[in-house]
Amino acid sequence: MATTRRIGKESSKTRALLLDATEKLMLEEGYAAVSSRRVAAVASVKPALIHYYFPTMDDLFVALFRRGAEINMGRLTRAVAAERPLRALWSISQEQRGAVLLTEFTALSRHRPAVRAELASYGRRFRRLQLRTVRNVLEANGIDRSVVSAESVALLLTGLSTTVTLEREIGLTTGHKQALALVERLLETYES
Amino acid sequence: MATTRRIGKESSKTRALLLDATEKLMLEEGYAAVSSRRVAAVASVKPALIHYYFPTMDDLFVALFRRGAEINMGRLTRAVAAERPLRALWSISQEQRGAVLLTEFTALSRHRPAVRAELASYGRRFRRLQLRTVRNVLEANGIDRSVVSAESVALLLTGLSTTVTLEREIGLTTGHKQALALVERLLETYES
DNA sequence: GTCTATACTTCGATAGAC
DNA sequence: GTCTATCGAAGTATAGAC
Repeated sequence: MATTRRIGKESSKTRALLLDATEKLMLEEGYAAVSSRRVAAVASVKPALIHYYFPTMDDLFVALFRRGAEINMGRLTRAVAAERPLRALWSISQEQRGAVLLTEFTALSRHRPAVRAELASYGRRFRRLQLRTVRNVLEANGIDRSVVSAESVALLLTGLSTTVTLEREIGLTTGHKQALALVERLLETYES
Repeated sequence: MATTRRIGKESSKTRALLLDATEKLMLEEGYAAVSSRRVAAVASVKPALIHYYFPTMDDLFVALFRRGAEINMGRLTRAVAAERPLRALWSISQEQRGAVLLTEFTALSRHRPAVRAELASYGRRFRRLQLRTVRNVLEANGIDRSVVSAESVALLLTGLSTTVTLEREIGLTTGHKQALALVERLLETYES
């Protein structure tokens, strides 16, 4: 029989606090700054407590990603149910915070298979929602998919928003104004 | 007077070998796998030698990035001088290896200012070259920049290629075929 | 130019007291 | 649920022999 180590409940308030601390570290210093000791320091608890809630660091990262993914999918689902779904999606994807976190997790996933699996799963869910939204807009405007497919539009939008946010993060903004204006114009035209 | 520690020459064969080892580690396991001990192990030397050539880990990362940036700018410059410049640029930006490395350095740059500076500098140089190339194609086809700006095209292309390569890396390929086909079609039309 | 040896720090993780 | 105490591994970096 395997050793039955105690693990903190998912509903715990402290657990949420530890996830907050981890997120803060990732945002401000990157995933490499996340260690049980540093998370403990930020959350004002002792390092051992991290391992009580998250036996391994993998567990911590996966839990943080899941929490964010659920929150985001919720926001997205509500957003596409509102007035201008595509614009809402675009607006959310423009948020610096989310884009930065996503890059951190992408990099992290390269040496943490558990994270990679979560990332792929979330990616698929997001893409499905995004495709449905784009398709609706194209159909409403009578745009034939042989001219431009919903898939192309979806990937172009995702690509542009991540590129713009990441470049902005390092102080590189050449051409951003023009590209963002283009999307703005298209949104105005096809989803006014 | 500051301590004068010895540093290996830039022309050294061993130095190049250490950079190769570092690159290999970054590609296969991500930047977090890069430590003086692991680089030494991959290169079959002792850890202390890493610090002989690269006093700090920052020096190592910056040197690796610079070497890659120079090689890439050289390739790009030659590419746009050839027959179908835009297609050549697109083809290079599709390379998995380069895209993955670039993401690693982007993530790294979040807690290594020295890397961030290099990244921004390379980004500016790349964008300039890319913009010049796109402008030429648009002009050759008599496309007015008020319809679609070179800046927008450049950012859309960059965004799409990085998104497609990164998603592919985690096994997510929904819509890729369609989006890549679109670019293919446009390239065929405007730069045959 | 490359090594041995070593100092010091930080890491993940566990046992067990409270 | 949170802590103290502690292990062993791995990190960066340096001094100095060869």
